[in-house]
Amino acid sequence: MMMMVRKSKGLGERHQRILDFIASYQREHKHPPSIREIGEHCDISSTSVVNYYLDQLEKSGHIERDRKISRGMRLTGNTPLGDMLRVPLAGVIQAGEPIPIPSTDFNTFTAEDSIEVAMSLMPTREKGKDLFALKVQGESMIDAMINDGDIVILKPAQEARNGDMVAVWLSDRNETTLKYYFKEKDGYRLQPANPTMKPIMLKKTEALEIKGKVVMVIRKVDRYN
Amino acid sequence: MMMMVRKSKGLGERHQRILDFIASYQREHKHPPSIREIGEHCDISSTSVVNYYLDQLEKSGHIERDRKISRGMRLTGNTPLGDMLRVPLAGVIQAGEPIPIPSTDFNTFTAEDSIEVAMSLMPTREKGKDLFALKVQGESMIDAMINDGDIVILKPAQEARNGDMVAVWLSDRNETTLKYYFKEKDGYRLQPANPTMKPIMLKKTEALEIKGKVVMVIRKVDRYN
DNA sequence: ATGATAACCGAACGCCTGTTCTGTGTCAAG
DNA sequence: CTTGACACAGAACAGGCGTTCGGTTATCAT
Repeated sequence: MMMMVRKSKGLGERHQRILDFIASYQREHKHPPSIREIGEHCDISSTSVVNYYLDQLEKSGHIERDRKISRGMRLTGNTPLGDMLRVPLAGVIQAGEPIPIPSTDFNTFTAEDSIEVAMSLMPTREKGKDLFALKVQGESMIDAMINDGDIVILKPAQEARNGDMVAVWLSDRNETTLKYYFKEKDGYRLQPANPTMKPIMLKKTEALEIKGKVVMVIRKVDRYN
Repeated sequence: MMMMVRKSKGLGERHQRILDFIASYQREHKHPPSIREIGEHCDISSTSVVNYYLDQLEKSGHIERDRKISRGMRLTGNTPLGDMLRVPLAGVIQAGEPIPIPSTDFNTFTAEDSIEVAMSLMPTREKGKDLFALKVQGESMIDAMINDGDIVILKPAQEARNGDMVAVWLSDRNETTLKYYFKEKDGYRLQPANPTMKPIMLKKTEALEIKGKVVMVIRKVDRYN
């Protein structure tokens, strides 16, 4: 029998061990452990002692318990981490090529073909569906302050509102570009994100294909090579 | 009694209803429902019918079941979502001000003072600890292709290796800048991420305070205003 | 119409599971 | 030393829970 431990206050070693086990078990099984499982893994031979510790952990706010039901417990965090979204990575976006838009039944969600994004980073409007990501290839999107290797997350769209940042294909110019869109009297103004650069002015007769709205840009900074 | 449904193949309406209920319940309680709870909510009066459906959902790959244990089931996705990290948002970074570095016991993890990032977006080296985020203020970091409002995630550092992107405070110039760092024969070269812009060359005698390494940049694209 | 099969039912059962209770051991304070 | 509080144990129990079985009902193909 383990020597009894006396702690005046706070989280003891055994409390922490139990929390760690619950977290680990939950991650693996997607459901909580039973009290007997906790006991077995934390060297506690009696279910009433496990219960005793769980009561304390509940009181201190580390867990919540649904009483009298099997496995009725969950970890709390100071703030619970929110949801995450998997966004399909549909290809590359580069200046001189049309924008690859995934078909509506595009459904590749393997780890290599998608990226994970915290839902909390998304603008409120765009929490939902249909988002896709493109990897920037080339250094020709400097006007958008977007660099080679950046990931651009887009929402498919054929229309935009003034002030939306859009991904457009200008077939007359054989150019893909990412700019803020404004409809004007005689045509369209595409405003770069880079404030030192000039907008593109298009007449109404010029081809302009909006392919999507830009929702987010992510840059993983790697070592310069 | 509900009319019996005969479907030759695939997911039926009741299958979908059960999946939806499991997902919803799991989100709320952080543990799966029991078979009786599924029955109650999906208008199935017999536990054996719930079991029958769960068997089918398991066979089709939508759920996994741990047999003979209470609430032993979990939804599968094509790929399970990974872990998320909460990074404290320690203030703003702007060109003419020193870089605010959080103290080592900086521990503010409320939702307003932190951002959530998918672990899978992190470079392998930086999975761990000590990361902090700063919000860019001002339009003076164009050479880094970083815009007003962007979030920069940094790892505290006083030294860097060649090719690291660093956040430095140049006290002689009263300037904060983000650039690739290279140690050279007579001093240091700070190379902008923007390839069209020229590096800063510093002599060894000039003040250069490395405050952190840049790990990631996130831009939430909002409407132009 | 008939037979095969899938969908659905309830009852029963055994095991899993949480809870309660009583007791012992340890520690700290008076 | 006594006392009260805390930590720990095991037994017992009731109820939660999954599984099995035998049966009925509805659908579908021939």
